[in-house]
Amino acid sequence: MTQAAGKSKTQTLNKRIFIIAGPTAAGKTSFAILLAKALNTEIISADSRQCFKELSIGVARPSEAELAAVPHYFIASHSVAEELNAGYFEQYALEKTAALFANHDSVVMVGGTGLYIKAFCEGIDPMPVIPPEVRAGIIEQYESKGLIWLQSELKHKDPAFWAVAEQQNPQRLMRALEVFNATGKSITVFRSAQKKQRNFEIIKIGLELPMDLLTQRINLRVDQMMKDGLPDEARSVISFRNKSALQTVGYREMFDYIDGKIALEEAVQQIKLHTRQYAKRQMTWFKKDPAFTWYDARTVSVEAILVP
RNA sequence: GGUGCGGUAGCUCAGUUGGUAGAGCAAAGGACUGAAAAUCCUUGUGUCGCCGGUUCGAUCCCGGCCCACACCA
Repeated sequence: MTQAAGKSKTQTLNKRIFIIAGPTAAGKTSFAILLAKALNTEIISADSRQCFKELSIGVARPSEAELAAVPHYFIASHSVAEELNAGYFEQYALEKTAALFANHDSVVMVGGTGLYIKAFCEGIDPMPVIPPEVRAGIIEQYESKGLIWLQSELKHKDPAFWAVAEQQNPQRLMRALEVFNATGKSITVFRSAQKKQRNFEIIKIGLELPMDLLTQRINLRVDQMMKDGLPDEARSVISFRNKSALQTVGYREMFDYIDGKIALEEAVQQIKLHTRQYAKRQMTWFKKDPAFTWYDARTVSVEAILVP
């Protein structure tokens, strides 16, 4: 293992990772399991919400049977109390991949979080660690002083970033400001946008469905989540509602319902709507990447992918 | 039957002291290197309920009618 770097190029290139991506509710989970079984390998999830052990129903975590059929990683592996991100995922998935390649020629990655998949495939620039109190202070000031304050801070402190910034996007502005406040340097100096080379082959597979069908599947799935007890699951994590893990379709609407802001039926309708909008954003992201080969989720087969 | 309040974008509504109208949400498209199931950007011609009247000009004023809601009978 430790001598892996010394092995020949052809040897390392024999290792392959199949990435199954696409919009939520398209059927990625079950197909990934079929593929992993055919390849006699295991699965790394690339889903920024299914990784939380406290979230199951609302994030459509694979069933116990599915998880038992093939070992999964990054599923129910972390706590909502943690703040994870794409950089963390890159590191985590790379380590898991390396470990699995010791015993397998192929690995399957499946998930709908485009940024995580990108970080894994291309790398994401190392960024300085920001002390939590710096971030907390910025969020607090933004909440009390508003966007205008954030904008003027950056305009003055980090004009290089400001010139290329999404100037109306508070999340991006706060990130840039926290980097500046913590390091005294512009976030732009940390961003190289250099794609990293990986010593394994990446095969990107997109699963898609016609939008009307996808909408039907989303609606059915949300109805099933309600039957499975989503309101209770939301109640069980409501104390973490300020964590980014809980900035999630299905939970925010349930919190509004629990708060008495909206009726249950309205919450359900909103979850369906917001999930549809999320699926649309996922399609926009993945379709932009020309490396994906797209398959109709109704007709894909393991054979179609393994013997093209 | 009477009184009141309404009828404006797919929905909820704002507005025009008379010069043919705009927000939020939805929809469509897009961006996105540490919150990414997040966040942000772009796109708004609609017989301004119907029919008349006044006016150079009405969605806005006047009259009638239709519809909805509330209250009184």
